[in-house]
Amino acid sequence: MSGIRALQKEKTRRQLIDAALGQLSSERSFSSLSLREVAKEAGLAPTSFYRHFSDMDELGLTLVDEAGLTLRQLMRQARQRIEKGGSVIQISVRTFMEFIENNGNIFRLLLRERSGTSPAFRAAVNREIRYFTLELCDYLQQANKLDAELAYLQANAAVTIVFSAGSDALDCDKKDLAALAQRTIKQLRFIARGAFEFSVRNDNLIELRKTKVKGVTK
Amino acid sequence: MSGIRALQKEKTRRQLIDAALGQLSSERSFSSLSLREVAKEAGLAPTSFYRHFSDMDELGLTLVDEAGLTLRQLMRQARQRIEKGGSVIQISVRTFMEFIENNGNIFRLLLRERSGTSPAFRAAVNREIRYFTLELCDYLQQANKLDAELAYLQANAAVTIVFSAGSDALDCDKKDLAALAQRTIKQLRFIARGAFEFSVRNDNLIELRKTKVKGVTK
DNA sequence: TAGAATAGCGTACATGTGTACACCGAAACA
DNA sequence: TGTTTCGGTGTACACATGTACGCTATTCTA
Repeated sequence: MSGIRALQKEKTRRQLIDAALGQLSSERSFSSLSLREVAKEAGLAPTSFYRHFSDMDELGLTLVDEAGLTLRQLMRQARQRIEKGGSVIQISVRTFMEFIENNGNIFRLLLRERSGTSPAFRAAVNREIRYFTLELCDYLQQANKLDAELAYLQANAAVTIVFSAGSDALDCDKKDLAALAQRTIKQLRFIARGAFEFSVRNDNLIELRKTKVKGVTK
Repeated sequence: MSGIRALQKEKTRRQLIDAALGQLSSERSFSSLSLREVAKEAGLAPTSFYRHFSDMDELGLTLVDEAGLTLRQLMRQARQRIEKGGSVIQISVRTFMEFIENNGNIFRLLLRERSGTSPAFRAAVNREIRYFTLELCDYLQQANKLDAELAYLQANAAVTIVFSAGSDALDCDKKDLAALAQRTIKQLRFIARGAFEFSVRNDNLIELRKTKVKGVTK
C-alpha cells in the first residue's frame, strides 16, 4: 500500500489533529472548538472535515488517545531516570512537572474532559489514567514489596495528588513552581510512609496469626 | 425597603439561578447552557435576563458562590457529627459522600469550572476550595497538634483525595459507593499516619537541637 | 396624585453553526 | 487505456445564539 493518496490523507488528518491541539489553551477548551474553526486552521474547507472524522467527538477521542500515549512515554522517561539512581518520588514529580510545562494543553484536555459532558470522553480519560496508575502500582508492589491492595491504594492516591498538583501548576506563576513541587513531594512521602506503616502493621498481624495457629496445631 | 418590587425582582432572580442549576447534569455543563435556554426555563423572555445579570458569566459566578456556601454548610454538619464522637475521617468522608449524592450537579459545577476556560471561574472555585482546606487545616493543627506547614500539607492532600473520590462517585454505580468510601478512608489514614510520623521525626530533631544547644551553652 | 423608574415583553438582526448536495481532478485500478 | 474511487471544494440551508431597541404596565417617589 502506502500509495501517494493514502499518504496525503494521513497528512491532512494530522493537520486536523494539530490544528485542534494548537487551538487549545487555558482559555479555550476542546468542547468550545467548532468543526469549522478546526477545519479553517488546518487549511481545509469545512465539509472536508468529514473525510477524516465523522464528528468533533471522534477527533476529540483521538486527541485523548494521543495524550495517553504522551503520558506513557513520560512514564518510560521517568523510569529511565530512576534506574540511574535517585529518589523515586523526587524524580517522578520533576518529570511530571516538566511534562506539564511542555504539554500544558494536552494535560488540560485530560483534566477537562475527565469531568466533561461526554461519557465516552470521561471513560477514555479514566482509562488512560488507570493505565498510568496500574503501572505505578506494579512498580510499588515489587519495589516496596507491598500488598496488592495497599499498593493500589497508594498508587491511586499518589496519582491523584500529582494530577492535582499538575492542575495547580497550570495556573501557577513560574516562580512558585519549585515550591509547589516541593510540597507535592512531601505529600507523596506522607502517603508512602503511611502505606508502609500500615503494611508493617499487617505483617505483624499475619505473624501473630501464624504463631497462634502454630501454637494451636502443635 | 423591601418594596413589593424589589421582592419580585429577587424572586425571579432566584428563578434564573434555579433554572440554571436545574439544567445542569452529567451531560450538561454550565458553559454549554445558553442565555436563552436559562431564561426560557425560568419562564422569562430572553432579553429579560439582562435585568438580573449582565452575562451568563455573572450568573455562573453566583452559582459558584452558592456552591461554596453549600460546601461550608457541609463542614458545619460534619463538625457537629464529629463532636458527638466517632472517627473523624470516617464521618468526614461519609458526610462528603452524602453531599455528593444530594448535590451532584453543584459538585460537578465546581469540578468543571475549576479547570474551565474562564480565569474568573477558576479563581472563584479555587477560593472556595481554599476556605474548605483552611478550615480543615485549623482543625488538624489544634486537634493533632501539628506543625502549621505539616497541617496544611495534610489538609491539602486530604481535600484533594476527597474531591477526587467525589468525582469518581459521580460516575459510579450506587452499589460500588461503599467500597469507594472505604478506599478513600484508607487513603486518608495513610496521609494522616504519614504526616504524624513526619511530625514525630521533626519533634525529635528539635529535641536533639535543644539538647545540643543546652550542651553548648552550659 | 402626577411623574419617574423599571421589570418584563416582542421584534429584529447579524453572526456562527453543522451538514446535505453536487461537482471536480487526480490517483488507483481493470 | 478507460473507468472507478475518493479527497477536497463551494454553495446553500435551517437553526440557535447574543443582544439592541422600543413598548407597556406596574410600582415607587416626590
